[in-house]
Amino acid sequence: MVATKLKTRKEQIFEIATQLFKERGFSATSMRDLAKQVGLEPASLYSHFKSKEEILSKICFGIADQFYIAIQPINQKQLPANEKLRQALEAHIDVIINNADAAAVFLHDWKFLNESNLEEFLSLRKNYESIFIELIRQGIKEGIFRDVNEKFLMMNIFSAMNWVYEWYSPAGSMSAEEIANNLTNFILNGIIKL
Amino acid sequence: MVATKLKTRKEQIFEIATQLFKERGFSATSMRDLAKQVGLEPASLYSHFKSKEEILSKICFGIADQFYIAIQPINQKQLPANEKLRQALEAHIDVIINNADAAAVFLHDWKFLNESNLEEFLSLRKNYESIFIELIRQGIKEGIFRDVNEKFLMMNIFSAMNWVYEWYSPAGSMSAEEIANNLTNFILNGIIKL
DNA sequence: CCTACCGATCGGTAGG
DNA sequence: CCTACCGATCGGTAGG
Repeated sequence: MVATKLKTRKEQIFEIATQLFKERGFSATSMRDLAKQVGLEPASLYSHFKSKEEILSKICFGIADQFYIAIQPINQKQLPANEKLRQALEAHIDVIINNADAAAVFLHDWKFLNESNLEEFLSLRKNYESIFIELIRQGIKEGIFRDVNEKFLMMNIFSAMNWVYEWYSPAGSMSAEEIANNLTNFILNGIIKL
Repeated sequence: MVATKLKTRKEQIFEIATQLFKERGFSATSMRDLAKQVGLEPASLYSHFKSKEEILSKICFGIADQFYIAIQPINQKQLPANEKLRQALEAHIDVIINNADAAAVFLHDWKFLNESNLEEFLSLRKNYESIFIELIRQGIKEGIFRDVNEKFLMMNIFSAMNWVYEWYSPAGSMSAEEIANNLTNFILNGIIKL
């Protein structure tokens, strides 16, 4: 077990907000709901966050950052495309599993970001996806992957990965490692040329 | 092209509600938004639907019905498990593609159903999923599928299918048939024993 | 971090 | 299908 870290009030609010947004959705969660769960008066939340949307944006960009941090060292390695993709998939799944609530919010509620945050978010996402598209393209060129539209394959891959938070449970019968490993196999088998 | 069907006002409201729920989410869509898009006063909506939740439940159970109607004849055939599963996957994907908006609402907003509807919904879903689990179990027994936890495989399969509505577009470069066919291959390759 | 409060908007109803 | 309206709740601010 990891040593329990003392949490600031701000961190407490952030964590509980993440849970509530995941469970009920961003727009169905009120600042009053959140305040009640934290044990504060609603107005007190605004000493820590300037708006409900600010909490959402911290969640979304926090996950985006983690995805980037996880993939960069992998992408710089000298490896065949399928091995690189395997590592990239495992890294992506790890981020989701280790931040299940935040990942769910990232995936479903980004559309409630305000205009400028939304723009940045979509740009980051497109950039991240293009890393995977490039890996797929290389794999096809090397004759390892099936020759299917690479954007289609990229979407398939993310589809398969992005629901992990729905059914991963620390108490479940499969460990995080097993899940990452099995799911990566599932995906790679799906695109490898037979 | 199919002959354009004359739509009742009720059908118009239903269709526009489905679009709005898909775009903005159920709880972020107000009856006033809906009325405006339809071209009515908000109160007039209540001549056609007794509540906002009733519209949601019609969307969710409508899609549930279609999934059941599509799978029943397939499930009764005498076929090897992998062929049966192939047909089941294609049928499921067809329903999603042909009802992209409603399918998105079904997948994301079912949690806003009221208590008794929610109970029925979850029961139907569990039942439907168990058909797939049984097919997978048979495939494993016949030695066709990889011997992995069948619930895990079922979740993988639905994960891979249930985002189709996100990126399927009638104007896109792949037809509905191509998508259903390719995605089914992707999934089957993922679970077939190599 | 709280009390007190704002204007806006919500789902829905009465009555025609 | 509309006018008129209800009580409840929303995100957020002023001021301490």
